[in-house]
Amino acid sequence: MSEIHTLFVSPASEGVRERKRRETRQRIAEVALRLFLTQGYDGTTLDVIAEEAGISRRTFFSYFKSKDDIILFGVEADWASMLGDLLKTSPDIAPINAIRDLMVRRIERHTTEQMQAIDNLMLSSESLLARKQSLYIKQEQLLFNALCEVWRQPERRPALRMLAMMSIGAMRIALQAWRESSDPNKTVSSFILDAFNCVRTEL
Amino acid sequence: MSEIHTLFVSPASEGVRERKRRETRQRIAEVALRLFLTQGYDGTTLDVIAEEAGISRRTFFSYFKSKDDIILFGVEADWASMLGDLLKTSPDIAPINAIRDLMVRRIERHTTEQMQAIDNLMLSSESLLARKQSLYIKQEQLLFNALCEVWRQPERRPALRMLAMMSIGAMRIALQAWRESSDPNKTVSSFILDAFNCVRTEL
DNA sequence: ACATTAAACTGCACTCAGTGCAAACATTAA
DNA sequence: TTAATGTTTGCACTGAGTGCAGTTTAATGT
Repeated sequence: MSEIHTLFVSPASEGVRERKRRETRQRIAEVALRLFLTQGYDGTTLDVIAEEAGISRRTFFSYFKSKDDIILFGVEADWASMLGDLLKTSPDIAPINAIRDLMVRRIERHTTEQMQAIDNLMLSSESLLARKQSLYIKQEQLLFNALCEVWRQPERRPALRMLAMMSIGAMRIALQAWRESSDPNKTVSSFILDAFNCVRTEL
Repeated sequence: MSEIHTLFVSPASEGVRERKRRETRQRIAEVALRLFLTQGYDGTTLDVIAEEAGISRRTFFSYFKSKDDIILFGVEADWASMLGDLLKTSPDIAPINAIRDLMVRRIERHTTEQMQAIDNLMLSSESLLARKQSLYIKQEQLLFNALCEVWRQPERRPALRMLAMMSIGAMRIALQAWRESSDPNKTVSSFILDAFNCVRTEL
């Protein structure tokens, strides 16, 4: 369930301060996600989250800078780990294929129930949806930076910029197509492959 | 200045009710934009906007459903008019070229001062930025629908879906490149053409 | 073991966006 | 003029987010 949110790995050695902080953060995220899924996003107030997590409402804001952040933080960390993998890629591979394969592998790390739950959550609130889409732009920028690290020729930069945009877009479209698909046997991965194939078709 | 916001055209015949409503809406938009540009977006409260527009704070919400909406409404209407032009396009033209040319023409209808002012405004507030990026997704969807109206073969739909995404993305990247460009002689249009050319390069 | 320092937690009072409701008001059509 | 309908308003409320000042708690030096 909250595998995607289990991102607060403990370093080799840490003091009580660090440990407590990490634990509290984790607890807030878990509690909040549970409440969001049962009571809905807008139906869950920060007061309740704070209470359930055993902290004061004011303290919440020293862990997350806003309510949206509770959810976005997890997605962001997950994305960062994918970019870490990208940096290990050989520059001999065509960048579009490298990204496509990484995305498929990333998607397959999560169960569909997880993804649908988070996805429905995003759809349930206007402001959360807006933030999520704002995050796409941020991911696109980070992806572009990572691409430039691997394929370093300056003359490729404009193409890499567009590639970053198309990759995020393809992922977005694939997820949407999968969500709206009536066929439960089709995997998310297959939708991603379809989307990437479209890039090469005649426009 | 507010050319982009002058979207409340009066129909041939209208009663007092319609006219007043249109005028009030227009007045709110003008007043708000002026205040945003001088005091900043976050620095302008709805109380002040309402006061300056000569209405009560409560009434504001019967004209715009949120503070963001004041700005987004104008952009949305502008986009809708571009889609209207797209529907008149011949299906013999390659869709990617049709969109590219329409976008260039659309951009050239606005002065760069206008665009930069609105752009900076968007950048100045977190939530406004998020909504703007949310709007991109909406525009993409509307563009896709319009494309399907013109190029009706069902087998082209997946490609058109990707094309809609790439077009909005190209526009976004072009505007960003232009904003960050040090060369004041380069036009927005030239950045758009560059972006569209990248679609055909080897990825 | 004790005192010092710095980080983290808390309550309180505040601002601002946004909503529901019911009363007052204006426009339209009969 | 009257009845129906649409618009404006004030009021009281919720909920997110912030600034501040005081307290608690962990880390560090002696």
